[in-house]
Amino acid sequence: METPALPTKDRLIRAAAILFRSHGYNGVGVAEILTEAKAPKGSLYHHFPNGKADLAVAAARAASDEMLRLAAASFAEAKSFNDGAATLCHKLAKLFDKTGWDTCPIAATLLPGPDNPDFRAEAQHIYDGWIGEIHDHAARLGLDEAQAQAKSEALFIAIQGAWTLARARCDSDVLRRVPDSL
Amino acid sequence: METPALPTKDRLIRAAAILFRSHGYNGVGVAEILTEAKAPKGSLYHHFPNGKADLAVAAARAASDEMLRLAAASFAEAKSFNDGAATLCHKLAKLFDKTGWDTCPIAATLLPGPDNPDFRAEAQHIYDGWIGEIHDHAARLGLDEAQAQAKSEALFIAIQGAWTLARARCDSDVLRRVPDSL
DNA sequence: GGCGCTCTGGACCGATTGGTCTAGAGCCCA
DNA sequence: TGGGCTCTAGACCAATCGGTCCAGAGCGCC
Repeated sequence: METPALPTKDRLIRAAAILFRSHGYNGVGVAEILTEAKAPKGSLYHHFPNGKADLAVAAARAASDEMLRLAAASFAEAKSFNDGAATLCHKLAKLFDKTGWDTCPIAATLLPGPDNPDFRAEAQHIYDGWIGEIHDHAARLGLDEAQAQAKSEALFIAIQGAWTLARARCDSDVLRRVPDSL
Repeated sequence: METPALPTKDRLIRAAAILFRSHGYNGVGVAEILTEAKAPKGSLYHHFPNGKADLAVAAARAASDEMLRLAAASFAEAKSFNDGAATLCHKLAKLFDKTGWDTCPIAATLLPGPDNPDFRAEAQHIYDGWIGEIHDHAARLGLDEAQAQAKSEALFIAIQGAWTLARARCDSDVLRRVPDSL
């Protein structure tokens, strides 16, 4: 049913991203990923010599790209920062409902993983990329530098926190209400 | 070195709470917990018939109690809601630095675990307990009902989100700056 | 045709997983 | 002293873990 024509490497990344997002890095076995991606073990270790760890980083990057696209789309036609932020929160809430109440893909994939410092560095880099993206939109929409920095970080934090609470509650309402608290 | 006189059951809960908090439910094996707690397997399954899952719930509850005490202590002498919130954030930042940059113990212990609905329900119950605790302080400090509800949830969300970002950055600064964004 | 390459398929590995089971240590109370 | 508890101790289990390895399928190119 799923992506029959996608190349093996992409199928692996996609399957890994979905599974890691909902069960966490340690909650998913390579066998499960291979079954979902309909790929044999040899392919995994051909495309990702370091195995599961490499795959997790690739999956996190793919998830990050998707998130950046979502943010860009939300702010593209926004008249103000708050306007863009509201759109982003609603898009996220929809995604949250559709995917079955998963957590932030980065937090699930990279932070509970091995104490590998590369994982933490990658997670930090991705998060700062998100904040940077929002920051640029804020600046473009008229906020001064200090405001843009504070608002972009605050928005990220609110989304991240609301995501966790929404997951525990299995309810995206809290995500939708994020814009209200500015 | 660690808690030589504590009863076995408490040693197990304490060890589990620490390990789950930093590596997540799936990132810790029962063997590791037993080593840390200096207890044999028989004791674990005597005190917690359902094994790892029971232990995780107990560890999460213990962590929650500690958090509630922290919140109570922060708001006890507070002159205003914002005053209490600031104290709480600083206490959390200190704890965060001391424990080696772990995540929210509940999120780490219960949310990435098995799809067990009990886990989610327990996590939701604990989170709502935290928000309720903060809400009561807010009401006591003069906020009207709507304000108390909005502020307590917003504070929880900000702390939760900042916690995640702080972990990725290995830096508690963002946690300390939470009160600034009200 | 035949070489050389990328990629697939899966058997196989030792280590570790969570969990079961039983023997008995230690203690309380009659 | 001895029966009856609670709790400890760890051997043992099947299942699964992440990872290695190699045979060969398939294809492009000379």
